[in-house]
Amino acid sequence: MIAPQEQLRILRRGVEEIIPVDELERKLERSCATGKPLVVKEGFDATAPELHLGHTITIRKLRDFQRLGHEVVFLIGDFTGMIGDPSGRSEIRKRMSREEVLENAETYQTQVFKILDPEKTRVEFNSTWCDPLRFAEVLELTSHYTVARLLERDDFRKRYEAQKPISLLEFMYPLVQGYDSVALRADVELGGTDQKFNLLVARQIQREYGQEPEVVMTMPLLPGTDGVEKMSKSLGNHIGIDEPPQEVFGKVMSIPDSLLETYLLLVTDLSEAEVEQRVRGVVSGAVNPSKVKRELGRDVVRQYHGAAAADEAEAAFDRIFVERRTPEEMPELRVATGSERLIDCMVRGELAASLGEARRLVRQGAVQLDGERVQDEGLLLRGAAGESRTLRVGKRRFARLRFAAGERG
RNA sequence: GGGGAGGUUCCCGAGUGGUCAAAGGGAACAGACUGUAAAUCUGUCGCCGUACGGCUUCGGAGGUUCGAAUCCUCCCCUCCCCA
Repeated sequence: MIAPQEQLRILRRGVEEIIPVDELERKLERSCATGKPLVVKEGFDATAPELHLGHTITIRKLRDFQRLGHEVVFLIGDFTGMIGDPSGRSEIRKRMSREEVLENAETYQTQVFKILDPEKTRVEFNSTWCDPLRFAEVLELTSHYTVARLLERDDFRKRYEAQKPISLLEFMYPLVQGYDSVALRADVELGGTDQKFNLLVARQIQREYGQEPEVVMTMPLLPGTDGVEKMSKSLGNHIGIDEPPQEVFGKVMSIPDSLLETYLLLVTDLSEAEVEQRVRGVVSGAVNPSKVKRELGRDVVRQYHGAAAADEAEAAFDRIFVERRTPEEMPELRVATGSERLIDCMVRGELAASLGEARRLVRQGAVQLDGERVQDEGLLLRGAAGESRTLRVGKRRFARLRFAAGERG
């Protein structure tokens, strides 16, 4: 096993906070001495089965632990998912059936195992120990924490002050999470900085149950493609690791230049020195930011889709955005040889959400047919059977129109 | 149990009888520019219609009115204060 100090050096990279560091050191030393790996846990909601780059940050850190020989527990919060959470007006956490939860868990794992080693990962479901709890035991759990302390949590406090609803169930979440740590006898728990409070509750709960508290490690939140909000699917600023390579590459290219350093540090394996070197190049003006961003894009695609896909994605990007040519592959849309309005066709091919939008796009000069800008909103498409034309809407949407006798769709 | 505030278009948030499809911001989309789907600037941003226009929308259901997001009734939901 690697020396504790060396382990610590690796584990610190990209981490926001380790609470407390000296406890982690002690745990690492003990683990080295006894040969007993640390139990490192992170919990995941079984609700959103699509993993994005934001999720990968902590998972990558789990992988670091795993590579150092520690025991990683990938905990799926199926229990909480099955209860659901009616709070707020959003229905983000809707009640899920056992089947849905299991299905989500399955999708989760295939994605997670692109980062973690499936052989070495222990997958757990918190329903295993939450289901059998008796009401008296639940009440006992609640007796170990106070409302005032729960209200200290930033997000609870803000909502409370803004007179927004907080359900009791939500109040219970930190306790359940803490109980998970008790059940697993966790040594370390990972989470985003937004989880800090919950993680600290877990320490308290473990103490109450007579266990040594876990060490809390928080990772920075990854800003989404908008550069402002944290990455999340519901905000639509996410980069999913299962998205098509070209999409991933393009989305990476669309992050603000100012985010380069954060991304390099959090989603690639470059050493801190290598990251710094690139950032210095950009800041001094010696290196074009787009060059570094390309490198980042390729790196990300390679991690989840392989090197070949990365090359292809970059080539496709150049073709469309730099050379402004059409992609090699595009969806085909059949058009009747008689005549069909272009705007109808755009809606049918999902290149525009409504006829109104299609019109608008034409008016804005966003629509091209075979490279020629379309001026006429009411344009009728005509062509002989077998003929095809290239339709471009905006920079990114393409379709090949193929004329077919008496057919459409 | 009593008193008060509130639920608005994807999000935040203005709007208290017609000039409201509804201010402003964000997101999104488009155009210009560019080194990128960065930044910046400009424009668009309910649905249908080439257009005059029509239709649907402001928690839900009814009602008043020539006319309601705005007034009334009931209901659902949230928050605050008091008990």
